[in-house]
Amino acid sequence: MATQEQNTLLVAANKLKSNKIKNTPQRQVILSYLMTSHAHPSIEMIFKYVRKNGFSVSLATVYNTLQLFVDHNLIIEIAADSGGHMRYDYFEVPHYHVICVNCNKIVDVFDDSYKKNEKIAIAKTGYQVLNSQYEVYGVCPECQVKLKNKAVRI
Amino acid sequence: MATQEQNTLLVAANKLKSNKIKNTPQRQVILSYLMTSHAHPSIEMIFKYVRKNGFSVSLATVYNTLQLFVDHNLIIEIAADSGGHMRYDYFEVPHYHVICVNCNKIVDVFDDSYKKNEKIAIAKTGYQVLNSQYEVYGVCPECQVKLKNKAVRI
DNA sequence: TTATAAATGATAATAATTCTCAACAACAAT
DNA sequence: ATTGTTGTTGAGAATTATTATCATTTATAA
Ligand SMILES: [Mn+2]
Ligand SMILES: [Mn+2]
Ligand SMILES: [Zn+2]
Ligand SMILES: [Zn+2]
Repeated sequence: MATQEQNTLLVAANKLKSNKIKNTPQRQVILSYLMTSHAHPSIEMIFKYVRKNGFSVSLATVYNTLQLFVDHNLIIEIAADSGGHMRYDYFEVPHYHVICVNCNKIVDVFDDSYKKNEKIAIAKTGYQVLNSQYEVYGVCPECQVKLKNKAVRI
Repeated sequence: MATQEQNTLLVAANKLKSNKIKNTPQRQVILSYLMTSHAHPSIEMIFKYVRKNGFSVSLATVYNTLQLFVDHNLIIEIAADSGGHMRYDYFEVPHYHVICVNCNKIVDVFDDSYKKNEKIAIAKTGYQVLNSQYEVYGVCPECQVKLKNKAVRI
């Protein structure tokens, strides 16, 4: 419904303001999409989403906006192995990603215990740590079935 | 010295054989480079290394070979954020990477405790897990000094 | 309001990656 | 060792992804 959409745009606008990022329609809608979607969308998906929702946008603006959000640590880039496309994800609550190497589906796991390794990294390297990411690669339950049912070579 | 180089090539050749990968000069030298280097090299670095060492090679072969090794879980791809280039690393002994967002230096941390999260991922998602990677982003000690000594805006 | 600095977007330019296919090489079977 | 089969290599073309350009528009603060 329309009020719901208005509300997510408002939430995004406030998030922009609190990060001292100039508010534009394109940034609002891209951020609200990333905040509410579970799709971990690619550049192309984001571009299409924005236009589908009645906003004007160019690919250049999508690239610029996502880089801006990454620089502000609002979102993360995920290298989803095969296909080679980057995927994007709002990253307020720490979590990690389980990625199907067959269909590229990305599933969230909300367990921040992997973050403990940051402390070890600091102790061992002297780096000033900004953030960290954990990715697990495997085969999703659906693809396990699909692959099992494939005929084998005789 | 020459015998040492011969030896690493031999080790690589045996690794290819045990993975049922057809042995070619290009594959041998690329794998031996990844096995011995700590540079986490990019495609371009690998391409130059192979030619510098007297082997003929094309970029297409470097791309093909690295993809083959990734598919066999011999090496991993690391998305080194800025610059956008993929980096490659022999991955027999589990470890993770601490990456400087300023100079792109990649440091190994040989601590496999991050691997424990694979079990949680399996339990929560039902994925059949093949491998996992952990990356920490931050500023290396050298860049911390460089950035501190920069004049600030008044 | 108005001024100013910044953002947008159409398009061009560049860079990265994949494709094509003829020549070549590995290796298993004889 | 020779041969045949199958898979690999590589030059260059084609494609795709990403960044740069810059005139126009817009957000925000004074
Ligand atoms: Mn996520
Ligand atoms: Mn490494
Ligand atoms: Zn799948
Ligand atoms: Zn550094």
